[in-house]
Amino acid sequence: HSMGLNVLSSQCVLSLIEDLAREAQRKRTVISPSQTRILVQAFKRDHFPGIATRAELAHQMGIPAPQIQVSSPASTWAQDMAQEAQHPQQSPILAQEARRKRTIISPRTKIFVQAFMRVHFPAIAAREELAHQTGIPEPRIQIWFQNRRARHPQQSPSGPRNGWVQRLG
DNA sequence: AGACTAACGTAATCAATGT
DNA sequence: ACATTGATTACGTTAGTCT
Repeated sequence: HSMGLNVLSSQCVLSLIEDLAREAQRKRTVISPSQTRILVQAFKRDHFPGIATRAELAHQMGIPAPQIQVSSPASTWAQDMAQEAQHPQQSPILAQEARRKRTIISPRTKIFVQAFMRVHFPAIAAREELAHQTGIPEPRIQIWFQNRRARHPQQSPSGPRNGWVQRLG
C-alpha cells in the first residue's frame, strides 16, 4: 500500500536530492521601499512578532511568511530606530505573542534521516523536493536540517564524493 | 568598486512531545 | 522525570542588487 510505495520511491528521491544539493540557494527576494515601510512600522510596535503577526505582515507585503523571520536585520535597524523613535521599546509587561505551533515530523522522520545521510546541506531545490515528497513545508525542513546538523554531527554523509562544499561559519 | 542586505550558517536556548 | 526535538533568538558569512 502507500507505505510500501513511499519506501520504493525513496531511493529515486534520494539520488535526486543528492543531485539537487549542489545547486543554488533560493533566489534573492527584492524588498520594495513600501514593503520595508511595513516592516519598519511593525518593528516599532514589537521587536519580537509572533506567528500571527508575521503571517499578517507577509500578507500585507505579498511575500511568503518565512522570509520575514529571516530577513529582518534587527541590528541594522536598531540604529535607525534609536534615532527616529526617542522612546525605548515597549515595557516588558507586554505579553509575548504565540510562536509557531510545533510541527509533527515523526511520521516522516525516516525519509529525512536518509536524506541527511546523503547531504547535510540540501539547497532550495532539494528542500522543495523533500517538501513535495513528505508534505512537510520547506521552511520546516530547513529547520529540521539545522537542528539535525547541530545534534548529530557524527553522521557524516555517505556515498560517493560529490561537489558539495562545506560552508565555514 | 563599494554599500547594502537577503539567504543561509552555527550556537544557545526555549518549549512542546515522546518515553 | 527526563530525553528528544521543533522553534526562536543572536550574530557571522556569502553572495546578489543597486548606485
